[in-house]
Amino acid sequence: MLKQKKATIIDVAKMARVSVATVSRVVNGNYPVRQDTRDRVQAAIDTLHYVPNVQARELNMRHSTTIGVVVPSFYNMFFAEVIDGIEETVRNYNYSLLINCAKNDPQQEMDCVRALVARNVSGIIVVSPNTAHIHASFYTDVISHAPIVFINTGWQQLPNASYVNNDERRGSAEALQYLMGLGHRHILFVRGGHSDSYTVKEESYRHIMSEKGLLDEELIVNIGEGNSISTVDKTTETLIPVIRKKNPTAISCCNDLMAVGALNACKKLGLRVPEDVSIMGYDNIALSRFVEPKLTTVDQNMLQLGTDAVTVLIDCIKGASSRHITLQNEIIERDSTGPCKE
Amino acid sequence: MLKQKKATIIDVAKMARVSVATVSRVVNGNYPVRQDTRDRVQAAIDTLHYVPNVQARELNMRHSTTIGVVVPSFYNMFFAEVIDGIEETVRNYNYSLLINCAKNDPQQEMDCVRALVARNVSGIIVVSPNTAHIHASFYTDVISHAPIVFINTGWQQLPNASYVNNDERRGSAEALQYLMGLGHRHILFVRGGHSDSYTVKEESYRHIMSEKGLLDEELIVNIGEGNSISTVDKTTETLIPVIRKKNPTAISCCNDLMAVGALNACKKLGLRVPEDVSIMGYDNIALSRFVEPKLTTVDQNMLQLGTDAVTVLIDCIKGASSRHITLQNEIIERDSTGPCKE
DNA sequence: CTGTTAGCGCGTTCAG
DNA sequence: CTGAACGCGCTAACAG
Repeated sequence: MLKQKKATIIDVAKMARVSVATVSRVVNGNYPVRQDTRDRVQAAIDTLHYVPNVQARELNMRHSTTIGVVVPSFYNMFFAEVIDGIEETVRNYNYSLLINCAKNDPQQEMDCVRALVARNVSGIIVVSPNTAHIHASFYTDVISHAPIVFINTGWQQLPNASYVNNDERRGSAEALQYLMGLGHRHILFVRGGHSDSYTVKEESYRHIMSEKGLLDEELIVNIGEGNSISTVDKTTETLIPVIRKKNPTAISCCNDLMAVGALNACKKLGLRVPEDVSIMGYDNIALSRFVEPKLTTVDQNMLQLGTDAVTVLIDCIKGASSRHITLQNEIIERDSTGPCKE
Repeated sequence: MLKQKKATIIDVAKMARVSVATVSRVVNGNYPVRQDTRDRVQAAIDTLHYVPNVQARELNMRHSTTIGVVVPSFYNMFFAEVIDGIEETVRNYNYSLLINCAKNDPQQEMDCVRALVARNVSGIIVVSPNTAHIHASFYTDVISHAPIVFINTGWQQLPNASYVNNDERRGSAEALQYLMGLGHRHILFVRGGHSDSYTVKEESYRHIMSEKGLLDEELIVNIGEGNSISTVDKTTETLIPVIRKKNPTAISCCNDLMAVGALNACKKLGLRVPEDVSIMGYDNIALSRFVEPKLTTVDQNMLQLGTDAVTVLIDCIKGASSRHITLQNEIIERDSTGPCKE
């Protein structure tokens, strides 16, 4: 580690025989500088390998150029795809990206956000937050420090916060109606533990099913943590006895991980998909196309979720007021669903 | 956005009727402060919602407490799992995590690293770098600015750089020998485009196959980008004609994405796995357990890759000299491989 | 135990 | 077009 101490603007100024102000000007290109002095400065910069000190600049400018993101987990490709959209857009705006993982834990979610605030990020994006388990005052306080946009929240609407949501209430309703259109009546609903989005979907399911007098509490199953590395296997395990007992003709899942779990459960029980039971996912992550049969699912357009969130956030950073965007979800018909044979 | 301007250490000092130094001391808890003045300061901090300015602190301390990570893609869970290990460890050390995605592009990989250096990160981790397509002088220059650790590089050994690698040469050799032990001789080798690791594995394959007089150039197929969202489908497409023509009894793949692609190709061709053809993956990402049959694969212990990298990096940041860690890969026997019937 | 003060590296007035 | 000087918010001597 022959770590050469970094050249500062002063070193460059000395070598180029100009003032620091001039160096600053050529670095930022925001004021006129005569060509030959500019060349001299540039030469000094090159030979010194000068790199401006971001901390100093940001301290001076009273704002940072990094935005912070909190995701609940890395184990669902859903988040990977959202992050992908975020990362690309953030880079295009010349901001940097600070990432924290809340590990599906409300407490840690707050810690992550606090760390971001302490870092002086110029904006924050929280993906699938746990607002149900976090006191609203926490986020209203955060909002007074930095603009914030929530991706895929449930119902909560904090003043001055931005939201980029999928219309999951409608999307899940359409998914259910799609199954019903296929003739299914005995439909299992599979949800996970902590996340607003599961609750929204469950409400939607309850509403429709009870409207048709089809509601049966035993048809609603919570498989616990919905975004962990073991979600698929856990779902398989949990569902096997339920399927055996209730004999559903279709299974509607809150995300694709659970749907793959359901798929594997059916295989273990010797049930054919979609001949014996139809399975519906949600998200349309890559995995839904990798399994056999490929999953019918509801597309959440993850990439756009990410890019829209960043766009809105940067606008807010520049002074715009908060905004709400709602994307429509579209059913992607593939091979895991079919007509009810009963 | 009624963005209240943030309280500074001076505001707190005034309100608590003490000097800024005292405030600093209670914030950092590094020097004795009398209990009652400490309480007064804490009260002021609370009512003012004071949050220390990281830029100022870091400028003063002449170092940042963030580390930067560059990954080639988000579309292979391999990276998600490595990042997971990194994120958790980084947080435990009270550092923050800056993430950049190189999109499998050497040029962009360099841009990402440069951005990190400009941000003054205290250390850099590059996952699966493209050293084959990047001039060594680029990274040697970076190393003079910040300690760096490479995860899963191929052969290159830059002075003063740290490496956390899997012994992929040996792992892939063992995988091949495992297949041979099952009686297979006619083994397809599937690799991707740009990545040192594919090349290492190909060398290993060539070495063993030619040793036994089994080498056939047509048995080596490059499916292009190996970590993109379309890797699975691309592999399926590419492999179908090859399998039809060469009739391999086993397929050894450079990663699990490709293995799933191979699996789907076999299904489309009406070949049973593992009865008609055995398939071997590499990585042991979650996906390998989601598909049916579950993939036999080689575990790369992604989580440990991440945690080890951070541990080494933080040591280097604290002044230790560079280190090389090599993890052994273990074959995970599952259901996609079986004895050769021919 | 506590206060005073000198920078950290940079952008930005304000004079020339 | 260029330079001198100030201050961003904080930590670390140093002096009490």
